Amino acid sequence: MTRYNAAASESKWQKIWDENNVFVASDDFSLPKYYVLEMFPYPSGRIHMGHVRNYAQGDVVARYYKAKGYNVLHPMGWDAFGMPAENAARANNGHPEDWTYENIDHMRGQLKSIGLGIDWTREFATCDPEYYSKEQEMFLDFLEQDLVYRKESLVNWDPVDNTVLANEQVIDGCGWRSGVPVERRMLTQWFFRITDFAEELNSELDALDRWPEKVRTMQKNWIGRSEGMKMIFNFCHNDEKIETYTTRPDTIFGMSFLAISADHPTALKLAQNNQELQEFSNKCRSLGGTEEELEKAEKLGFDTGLKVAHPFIEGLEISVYVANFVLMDYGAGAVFGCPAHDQRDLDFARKYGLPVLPVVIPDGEDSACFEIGSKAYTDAGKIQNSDFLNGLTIAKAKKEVICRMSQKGMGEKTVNYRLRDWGISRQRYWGTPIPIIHCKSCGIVPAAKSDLPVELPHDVSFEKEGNPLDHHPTWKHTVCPKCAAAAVRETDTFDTFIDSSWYYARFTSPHSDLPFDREAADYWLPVDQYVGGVEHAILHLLYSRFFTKAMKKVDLLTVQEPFEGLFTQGMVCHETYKDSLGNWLNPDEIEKHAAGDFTVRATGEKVHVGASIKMSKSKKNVVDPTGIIDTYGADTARWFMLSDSPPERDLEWTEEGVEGAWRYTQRLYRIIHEKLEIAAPKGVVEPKEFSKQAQDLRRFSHMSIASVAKDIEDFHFNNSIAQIYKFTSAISSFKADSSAGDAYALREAIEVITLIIAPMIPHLAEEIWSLIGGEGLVAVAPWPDARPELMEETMVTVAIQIKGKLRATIEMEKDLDKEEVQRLALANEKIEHALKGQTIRKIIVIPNRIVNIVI
RNA sequence: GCCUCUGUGGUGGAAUUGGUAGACACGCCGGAUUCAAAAUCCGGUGCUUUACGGCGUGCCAGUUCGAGUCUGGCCAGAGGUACCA
Repeated sequence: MTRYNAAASESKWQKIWDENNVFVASDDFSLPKYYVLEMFPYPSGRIHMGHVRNYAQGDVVARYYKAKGYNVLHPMGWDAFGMPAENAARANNGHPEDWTYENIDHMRGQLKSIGLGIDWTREFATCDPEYYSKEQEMFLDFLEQDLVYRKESLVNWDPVDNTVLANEQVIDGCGWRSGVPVERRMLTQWFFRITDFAEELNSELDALDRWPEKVRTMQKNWIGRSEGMKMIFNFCHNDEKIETYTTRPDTIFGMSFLAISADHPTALKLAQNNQELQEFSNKCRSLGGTEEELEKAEKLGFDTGLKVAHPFIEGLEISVYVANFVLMDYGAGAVFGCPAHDQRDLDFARKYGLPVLPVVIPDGEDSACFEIGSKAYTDAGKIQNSDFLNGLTIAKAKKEVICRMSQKGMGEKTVNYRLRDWGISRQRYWGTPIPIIHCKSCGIVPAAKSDLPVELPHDVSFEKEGNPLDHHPTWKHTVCPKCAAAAVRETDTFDTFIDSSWYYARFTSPHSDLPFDREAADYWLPVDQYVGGVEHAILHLLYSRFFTKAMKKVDLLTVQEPFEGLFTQGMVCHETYKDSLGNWLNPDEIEKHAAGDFTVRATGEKVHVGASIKMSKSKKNVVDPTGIIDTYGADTARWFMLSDSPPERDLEWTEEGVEGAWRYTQRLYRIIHEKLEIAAPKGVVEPKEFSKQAQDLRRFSHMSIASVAKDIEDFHFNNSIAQIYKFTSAISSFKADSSAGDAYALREAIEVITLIIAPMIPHLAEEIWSLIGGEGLVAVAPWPDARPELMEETMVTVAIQIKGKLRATIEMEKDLDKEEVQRLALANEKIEHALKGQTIRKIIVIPNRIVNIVI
């Protein structure tokens, strides 16, 4: 029996693709282009199934568009800076650089064994000085354009990783890597002015219609745009004023207090000679950030004794509190409290016995009886108890208040964002050094571009706690570029998210002396299809969008957005296993029995089978891609990953599924061998006559071309594969007679199936292609044309319903007129029987589909 | 709490966007082949009923000749987010 030897075949074709530079993108910028990119990997040491799935999906797209005639860019690189390298160095007494490059070498080999159509000539790692020097250059450009600044601020300090984290990198009050609660510390840090682009980052999301809705929503929420007004109040007993921010100026007549943050200048000033307030403020600060008990945290306030005047009610004085729920770094750090229509304000007012006056009444409610209990009313309604606002809608009342306050010079309409600037300083070694010099006389001095790269020193020690750059005996000592006096380098390095914020642009011209060639970037960008995990929905994707806008501002490129199309793939999951002691077991250690029970291979002990969850080392439910590729081949792994589960959903890895995929590759190979004997030889002229079955097979071929193409374009690889299975069965069961038409149709089907499986299982496709005498390589062969005239059906199956219930189906010619269809339906034996003695009230005929008889 | 998504056989999932629910695959059952097994091939497989039939897309209503698909309400699960005024 013919058997397909995947191992031999796969390495053979990988070598041939390589030698022929099949996947090297062309620099001819007049060609139509398609840029496919998967999120590049962190070189942790070994690839995992999640990588295989991610890259297999991208590869289908890349190979498909190449077949469709596009100049395809499908590159690969390494997100190579970061803490695991430092931790490994510490643990093994090695060096992060060695560890990283060794991992890259190993993982490159693993990726190549998957048979990805990648342009390896463009490979780079972000820890190459070649790469990060360009990053330093851009930092200096950004600095010049005022997109970077330094300030002392309260930052998130990760006590395990010993570094600062950006707001986005704190999840549930814990570090995104370490998972431990972060602390608040005052530090001087570098920041990118991402908030300068808040408006664009927000509004342009609407145009990204090839992004998942979910990701766009998450970014919108993160950016948190709100429209409101700046409202100024006068203190009663001096000339000073205080600014607040509100989105509900319409509720001004319901105001019963004014609350400021513990860090508000007014609060700080008062606290200087008020011990009690000082203590209260400290309590507020300690609450912030770390504990998730914020949820239950009681609303606490401290009456400052100060009063402000109500802007519209003559003589009304309102107390000013320091409150623990007001944040200094949002809006003005001060708010007016309207308890009836804001839950926090209500909780606060109830605690301190402040008045609660409803000023918005729901339609249909009587304002005399409408009362607020323990829940604030935040929905629509009409304004009441509000003097000149009475009877207005919320929207109109807002306008009116903004207008009156503006006239008085006491406020204006403003827009606020939740988004904060991006803190980028990290107190780590294995990252890009920040190209800045601190000079005693000149202050902060940017490194000269001619001195770039500011390279990391290789001889560092990880024995001491803290940042090795800071401990290094000589590295930080330099001279000031301005005055040539002795000076010290900045020892912080960039947040590694910067490295991944522009790598997609570097791929367009990875050997350029500039960050990238403008012409190349303008040609290739934006990325047409980006593929990666949804866990980057905010961090990486928002930073990259910012970077593109910043790079545009410093005139490095022209595009607005980095990623035109985004696809977020699901995770790879596996069942979990535990022994009787509760220890996790690897799938390798398990034996599966026919009866459906599981035992430990070594001991015969019974195994407890748990839920299928994301593959992770800690749960030991991982399957190593290398083992799978060695046993079954890369095509089998790819085919399994692409079939069944929709790409955006989680995939459950099962042994049965892999074996099913392997059986298919063998079966296809066997069928082709078998059918090739009776198929026409290659290059035969299309005959004039075709039998009915030959026409059917040809219809199948051409419909498959069209539907597989559409499903690939729509990211429905599972549906492509279902169609290919059907097509395979049709070929397999085709019994050709000796006619030229049958032989031709069979030849055509064999060629078509080879071409349309190629994006998914490229090695087997090449093997079959060479077997059937195909020209050149499948990898460079054009996608076949689907001929519409061959796809047309002549017969259709029409469903006959009585009162919406299916009673019969009838085969009939396509496109018969309605009367004829109706006649056929009524003449049907089953229908006649079912209608006996009934009066027909109405007949609905939908051509080529359905007849519904209403009785 | 709020926002988003998901809910279809034993399992993964299809369903031309309102028109034959369960394509395709896994699993299972039966048969062929084999000394036997593996592999392969053929057939069956939503539930229920002896049958005609009845019931079926998380639950309850509604719109419609016709609803997995649309509307309203509810339930469950997943993800995001959290004092943002």
